[in-house]
Amino acid sequence: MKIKTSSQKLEELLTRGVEEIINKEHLKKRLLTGEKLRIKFGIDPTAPDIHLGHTVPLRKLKQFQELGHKIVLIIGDFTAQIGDPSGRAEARKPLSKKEIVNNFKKYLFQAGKIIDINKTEIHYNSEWFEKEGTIRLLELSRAGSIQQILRRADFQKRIAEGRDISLLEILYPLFQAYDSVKVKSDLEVGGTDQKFNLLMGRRVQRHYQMPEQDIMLTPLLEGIDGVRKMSKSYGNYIALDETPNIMFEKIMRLPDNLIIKYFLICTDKSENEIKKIKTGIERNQINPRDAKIELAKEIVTLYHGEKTAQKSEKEFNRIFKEKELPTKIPAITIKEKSLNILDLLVKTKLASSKSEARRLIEQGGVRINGEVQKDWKKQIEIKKGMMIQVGKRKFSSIYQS
RNA sequence: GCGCAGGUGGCGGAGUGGUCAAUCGCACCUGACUGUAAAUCAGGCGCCCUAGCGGCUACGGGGGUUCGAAUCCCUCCCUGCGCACCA
Repeated sequence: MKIKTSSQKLEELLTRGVEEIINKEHLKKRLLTGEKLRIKFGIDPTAPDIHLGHTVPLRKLKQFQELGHKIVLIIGDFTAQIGDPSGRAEARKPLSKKEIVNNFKKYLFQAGKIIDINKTEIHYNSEWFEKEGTIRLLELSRAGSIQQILRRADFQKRIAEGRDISLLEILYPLFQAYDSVKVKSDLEVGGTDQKFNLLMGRRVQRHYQMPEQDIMLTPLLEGIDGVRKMSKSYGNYIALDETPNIMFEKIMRLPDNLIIKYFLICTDKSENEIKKIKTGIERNQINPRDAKIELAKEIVTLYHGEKTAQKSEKEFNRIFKEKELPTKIPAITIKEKSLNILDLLVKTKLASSKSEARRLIEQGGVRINGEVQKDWKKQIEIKKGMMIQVGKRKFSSIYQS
């Protein structure tokens, strides 16, 4: 069956949320021939939690899948034991088979919100690496040269700093690239940080006398700090399995200048509409806050549904605009009839230690039933339904005393 | 194996015998401002209490010197660099 792609759709497919394509003209032609392409995407089995940054290439895959192309997911269980040198982690602990399978389950569950897993081809790369012998390794090693591999920016940096590069790390790009040979990849999708690895796929395919895959690089998404790329280790991420309200709130905390980028690569809003929002903000006709509300609604809708998104919006306005109490407040049971305010804050987990509780009070960050508390020596009578608030977003109520 | 340089708070990075719970920057928290943010400003950022020029725990692990150690000594562990053929 031939796959038809309209020229308009093609254009968006190849530009929106895309940083670079090699070789773009070639890919374009192939897409127009109507062939069903095999599109490779590698997954790191050590990090099963998906955040919005990970959704960028996944969403791209989805678009291809909807057109009828074949997505081939590769779980790099074998290569994970080596550790990708493009990460900052130095050495990685090898994961057990069980951990990898579990991680992958988790991954699929989340990725399933974006792509259709049933239509996806899945491989562990240990499938082939465990079988193939040392001879294969020697043969593969010939596909790359030291110079070629050392050109990598992060290797260059390490050389300049006089730090070690292990032989294993040198081999990593080759191993990873060999997957492209095994699955006969036509196109590989990945973040721009993977450029070198994906290019290596082309080289290794050539080595094995195969047509070279095209590669599509997706942009890296800045996290909620607005500066560094979204990453779990920076703590600036928005996870897919985040509760809708938290997700909404985190999106609202994005710096304004990221609104358009997020619209473009994290939502399905049409490019025309996004353009309108952009000019609206530039001409001060649209309050960035409202644009961001719109953005938050779009994204929350994608992962939690429209109704939930509307609820989250209401909740957000309630807390931050009207400065009212949230509808749902974690309730806790306290046995004591009266407690020192510091103990109360620790018991309700609103402060991690009494010292912290004291500081919060001294700085005017603690309210009980809406009243700012200034005295940290105060004895509080515990009453049912009592509302305790720390800062803008931490609440607790007394369920029973 | 030999030699050298290091291991300090979430991170980066000062401090080389007392006034160090440890300068500073980042991150983070609270308050003000606001349009949710950002920026800016103010404050905070080990724990405990009878709240004080208070106590306790902390500067890779262990031991020691000293009235007193992050700072000196010993030992162990770890990291990086150099040497290990000729120079």
